Amino acid sequence: MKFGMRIAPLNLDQTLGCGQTFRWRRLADGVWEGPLGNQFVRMNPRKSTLEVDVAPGSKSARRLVRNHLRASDDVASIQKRLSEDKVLSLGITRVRGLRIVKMDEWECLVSFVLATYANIPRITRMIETLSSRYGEEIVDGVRAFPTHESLSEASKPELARLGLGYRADYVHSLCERIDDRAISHMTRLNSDSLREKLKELPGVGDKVADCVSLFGFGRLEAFPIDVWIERALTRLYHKRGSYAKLRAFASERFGEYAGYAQEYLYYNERMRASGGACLFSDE
DNA sequence: GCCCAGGAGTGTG
DNA sequence: CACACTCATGGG
Repeated sequence: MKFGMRIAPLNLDQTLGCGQTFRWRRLADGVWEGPLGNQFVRMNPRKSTLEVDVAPGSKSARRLVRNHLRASDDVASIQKRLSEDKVLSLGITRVRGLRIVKMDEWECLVSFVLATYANIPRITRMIETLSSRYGEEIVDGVRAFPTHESLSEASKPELARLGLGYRADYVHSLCERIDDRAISHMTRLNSDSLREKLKELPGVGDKVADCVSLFGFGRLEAFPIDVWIERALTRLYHKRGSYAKLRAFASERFGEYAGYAQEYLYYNERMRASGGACLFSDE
C-alpha cells in the first residue's frame, strides 16, 4: 500500500543517517526502510512529497510517519530563530531538511544506554541483536524493538553473551527499575524533572538523559553533549568546561530549540571528521 | 597492535 | 566543585 504525504523541508539521508536513530537502512536512490512501531515502512522522497510504502491494511502508518518525523515542527521558523547565532547562520541552509526524530521512549532509552562509549556501527549491531532475540516479528526477518515486557525476560548471563560489554548489566537493571507505566508518567513531567528522573536510572547520566529527553520525549530544548559536541563547542565557540557549564551555555545561546542546534553541530562535526563538507566555521 | 567510541559510576582531593 | 580511574569490546 502506497501513499504520499507532505513533510517539508525533509532530507531523509541527513535525518535518518546521522545517528539519532539506529534502525533505518538506506537502499539505493535515497530510499529508506525500517521498523516503525509494529510496522515495516519504506520511505521514498519525491520532489514535493514523501512516498510511503507499508503493508496493506496498515491504517496508522501515516500517523506513525508524521509523528516520527515530527511533521508539525516548523523547521523553517526554528532555523530562522537559530540563524540569529552567527556561527550557525553560516551553514544552516545546508541542513534545511535535517529534522529531529521522535522515537518511542522505551526504545530510545535502551538505545542510548547502549550507545555509551560505543561507535554507531556497533550501536546498530547491539540494537539489531536485541531486536532479533527479543523483538516481535513484524515482517519476514524483521523484528520490532523489544518491548519492556519481552526484554525483561532476558536473564543477566543471557544478556552478557550478546556482545554488549558492560552495558548488559545496565540493560538488565533498567528493566527492573522502570516499566511502561513509569515511562507514561514521565511524559507528563516538565523537562527539568524528567531529566532528574531519567538520571536516577542505571546507565543514565547527563548525556543519555538529554538524548532521551530530546529524541524520546520530544523536548526540543535538550542539548546532549558528547565528545563530538564538546569538540564543536571548543572549535566554534571556544567554550570548554563541565557538562553543566556547557549545557548552560547552550541553553542561553539556543534556547527552546537547542536540540536542533545540537543536531546541526553534531552532523557538521562528524562530516568534518570524515572528510566531508564543513558547514559551520568560527571565522 | 593501537586508538577511539553519541559515558556512567565511584572514589578522592 | 574537579579530576582520576575503571568498566568490556568492537570498529577503523
